[in-house]
Amino acid sequence: MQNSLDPVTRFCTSLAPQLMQNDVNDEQNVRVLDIVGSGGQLETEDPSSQYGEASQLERTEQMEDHLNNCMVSSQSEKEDNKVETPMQFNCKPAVLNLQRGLRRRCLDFEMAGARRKSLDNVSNSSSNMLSQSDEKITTNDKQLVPMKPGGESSRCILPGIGLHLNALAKTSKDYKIIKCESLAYGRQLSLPNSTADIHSPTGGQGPANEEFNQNSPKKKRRRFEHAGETESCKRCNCKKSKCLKLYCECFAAGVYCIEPCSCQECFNKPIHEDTVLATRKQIESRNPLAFAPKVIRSSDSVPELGEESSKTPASARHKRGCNCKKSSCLKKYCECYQGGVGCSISCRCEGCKNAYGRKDGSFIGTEAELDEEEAEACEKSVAEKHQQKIEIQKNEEQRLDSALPTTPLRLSRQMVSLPFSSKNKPPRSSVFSIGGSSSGLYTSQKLGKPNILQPESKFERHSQIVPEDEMPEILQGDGSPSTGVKTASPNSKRVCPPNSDFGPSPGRRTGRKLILQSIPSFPSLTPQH
DNA sequence: GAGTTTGAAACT
DNA sequence: CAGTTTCAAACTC
Repeated sequence: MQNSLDPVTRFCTSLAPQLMQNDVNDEQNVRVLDIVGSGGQLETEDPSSQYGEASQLERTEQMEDHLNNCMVSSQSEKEDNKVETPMQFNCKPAVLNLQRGLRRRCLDFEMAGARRKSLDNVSNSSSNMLSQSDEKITTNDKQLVPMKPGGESSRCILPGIGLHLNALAKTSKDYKIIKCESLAYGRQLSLPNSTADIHSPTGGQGPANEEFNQNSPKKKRRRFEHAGETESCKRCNCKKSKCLKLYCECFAAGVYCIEPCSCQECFNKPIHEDTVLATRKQIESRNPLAFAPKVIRSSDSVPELGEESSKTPASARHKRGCNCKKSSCLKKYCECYQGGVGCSISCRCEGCKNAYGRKDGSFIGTEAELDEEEAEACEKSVAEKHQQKIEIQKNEEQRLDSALPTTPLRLSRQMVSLPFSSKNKPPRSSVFSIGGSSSGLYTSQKLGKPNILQPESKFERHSQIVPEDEMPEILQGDGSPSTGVKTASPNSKRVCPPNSDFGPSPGRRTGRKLILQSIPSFPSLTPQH
């Protein structure tokens, strides 16, 4: 695997510096913006990043310059759209699917939200600048490669409730990373995981363009699917929702629809930012967690935090639980199954045979019992199927873990542990402040100015400083320990869901720690004063 | 590729 | 809050 990625990595590493050094041409500026705006992360496939911290700082400054230049000179949103390269579209990041959703979301919505906030809050001068750049970024964002959660459709987990990820973006590294992801796109693993997918905004084609440009939505869609050899490239195919409802995978994932989408009358585009934001808000007002990843990892690890955390088993679960009646939770109709997690007590499914973990964790005199053998067989086949994926992902994760020390995204992922079930509505205040939604962005922006370049140690430090008790209630533990442990339940033959990227381990404690850590990861590009 | 099934989301 | 409708993905043929 790694070998196959090497070329990509090489390309990325060689390209990033170039782009950063050439600001002269608009197109390049745009590119840089795109990348930056895409919520790029600090993570790199190659842990031994190309630049030292010092050089990173320099580069970051350069990036900021780029942003400033763009704000002043780049006016062509339309052109921006054209910037996208085939590579960007066709390639899927082999590795970072999980985080893409977050990234995009931050850029598209959170940033936008931030911008708004800043507008509202005129008093904050620094925010103004940010807002401007944000806007640009948002616009450019559309060009990013569309990525779908690998998992979901193979979605890979999307961990986070879209928080602050935006903050990460503006570093040279980001650029590199994004590029890498794009290149690797096709390799994306199809892991059932997160919901948040990662799609990247499309280039700014207006809805009209989108429809007309696509020779055949279906064809296009298939093409992308094929490209990834998985469903990872899949995009939405909405016809009536205008991509402004949660029916739309893109919208639900917090990303704009992009060219590969086969949607009709799509409003989920940067050009309709206001509409999107308004709709989003409305939906969030109804359900604060609407845009939170559906699959939540109750425990994850942040590599940098400690070894133990990295060994944590990934116990994930669906935030709200499924309600399957006929699929026995053995098909992708089941969100739990689709997300690669076992069903939990919060599920209301009937005849659960979820291969990742059954609702009751054991066959207790229910239909399941009768079909035990059948279920077993199913599990076996399913498990085998996923086993490969899991292994692949594991490898990837391991690689990342070592390579990517705490990336904000990763951190944010950890935050995903949402404790409450759908029936128990989380305190809104908590939810909003924490993340998950566009509002999260505001928060992050405000918090922010954490410097992305800050050494990991800083994150650690910060996390340590924050007492667990301060953690918002909703984030504290998963409210239901049982659910959190669910995947590890006696019956669940698979203790580690496919998504679990980290080894087995007791999770609760680590999960909480992770959450704390994520707080610091809202670094923003704004200069610290 | 068209049609069916399924369950989440939205609506009443 | 329960029941119904709408919707788009997943699935089947």
